[in-house]
Amino acid sequence: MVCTADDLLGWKDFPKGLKVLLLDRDHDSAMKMRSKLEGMDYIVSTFCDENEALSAISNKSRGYHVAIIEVSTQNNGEVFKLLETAKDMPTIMISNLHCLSTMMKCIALGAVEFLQKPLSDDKLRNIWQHVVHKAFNAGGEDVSKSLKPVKDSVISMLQLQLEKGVIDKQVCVKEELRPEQENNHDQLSGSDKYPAPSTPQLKQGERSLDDRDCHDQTNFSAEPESGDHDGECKSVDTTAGNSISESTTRSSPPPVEAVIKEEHESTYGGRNQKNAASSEDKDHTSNTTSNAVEPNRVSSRHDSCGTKASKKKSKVDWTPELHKKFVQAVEQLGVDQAIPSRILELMKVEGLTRHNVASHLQKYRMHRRHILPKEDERKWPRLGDSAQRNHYAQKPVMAYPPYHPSQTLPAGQIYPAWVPPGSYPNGVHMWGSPYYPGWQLPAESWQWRPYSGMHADTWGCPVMPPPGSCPPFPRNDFFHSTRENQYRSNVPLNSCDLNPAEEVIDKVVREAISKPWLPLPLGLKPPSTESVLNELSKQGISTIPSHIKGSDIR
DNA sequence: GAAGTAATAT
DNA sequence: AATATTACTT
Repeated sequence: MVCTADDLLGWKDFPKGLKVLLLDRDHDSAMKMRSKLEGMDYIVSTFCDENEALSAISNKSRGYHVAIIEVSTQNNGEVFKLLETAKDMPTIMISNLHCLSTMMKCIALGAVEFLQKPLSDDKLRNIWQHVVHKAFNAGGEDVSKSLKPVKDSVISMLQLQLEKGVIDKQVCVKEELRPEQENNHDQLSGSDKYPAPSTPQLKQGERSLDDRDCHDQTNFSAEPESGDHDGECKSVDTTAGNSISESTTRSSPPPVEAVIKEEHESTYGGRNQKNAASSEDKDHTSNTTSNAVEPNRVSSRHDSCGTKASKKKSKVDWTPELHKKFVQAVEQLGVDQAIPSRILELMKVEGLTRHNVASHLQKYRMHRRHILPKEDERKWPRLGDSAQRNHYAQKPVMAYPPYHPSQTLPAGQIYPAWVPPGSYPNGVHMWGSPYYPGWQLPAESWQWRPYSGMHADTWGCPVMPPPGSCPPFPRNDFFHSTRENQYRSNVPLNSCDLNPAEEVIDKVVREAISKPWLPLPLGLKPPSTESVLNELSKQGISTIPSHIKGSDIR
């Protein structure tokens, strides 16, 4: 044990005095490195023979902090052995080889880095980083004895800074030294749980801090009724707080404010360590500084960073409420009449521009277009594919029933609970899974009637019962090929068939069959031409007049 | 110029 | 990933 507590106290210039074991068969390069390292105040023990180095390492009394080991074709066997012995110690491999498998093996055996010779001064100077890294990330308590003092000294350094109030950017070191919890690196070396820093890039003491993360939420507030709805450069409402309190006292439905937030760059903290072997020029210094603080809705509108920073483009946060308004407007207008400007009017949301709406509408439509055809495929599975049908029968798609006035739910209950994007663990979010699309539920479904005032488009917009509940209706495969057989024989499609709604279905289907000229009730799809032809041919009708053939069969 | 769409940028 | 922007067309 080399480093005592006393040593620690004297360890002022941290990297200074770190003990380096250097193994290089090439005597010249060994000497060069040695002198360089010594010029950097490292204490260097040089070896040209693996066995000597091995015994030096095994002899713990020497207490090396870091090793630099040269690998060549001649010595790699011994080197691997060395690596295993020196697991506790951060070991930097250097080599003239460009052999990927060797690199891989070294890294796998716990080497922190594999660098090509000759090493630059920077790389040499920064080898201490591996020591610190290892000291902090050795995976718990098994910090080797020689590294423990390093850890302690770093901790004390940091504490010192905190106490002195020297909380400047350098203190971020502490943050960055803390292992990120999500970072589960399956490095083969059991002890090296976290990626080692790469020496090259980091100059000592230099941390680039991303100061740009001043993400103030700007609440736009503009008169939607006044003149230009498109105002790209809306004036920023600095009285958002007031208007909120006002709005609560106002009697008429006040225009809602759109939460518009400023875009802040996302810095990727993710690291890939796949190419650890070729770590030569890896950048591990990527600043993970701008950990996006959760958006603060509550109008922190002052431009803390820059006067006209608010001029920056802002994004509309399509909160569930806002989206609901949007959907309501769309439904109210009718899908085919829903154009951005009208939607905008109906929404009465301050700060929202037509462009915002248009963009959202575009997405909305795309969503419908992409999702619904898939629904259709499910709805109209191929004949004889009963397994598939049963599968889908478990996930019925049915209109929100307009048939039970007593059951009319407030809109808030119709919508499945919405959790902000990102809150869903599995990535499901507002736009919904095909089965529980948050916004396929018409906001004003109570206005819908089965036969009148219904937009054709609504056919394609099936609605989901709240998750977990038994759907009011079985899947509507009624028109599918043998629909009548199914219907007559009353074969239950799923466990929810014994539903009080059954007689309603009964009625609806009967009407749909008997009055084919009427629009189909919500949730019922017209049969595909194919299935109709199929059914007809089953009934012995194989010749279809061409004028029918060509036209849409309803 | 509004609207729709697709591609692309942020 | 969500939203904005842009370019193009209708």
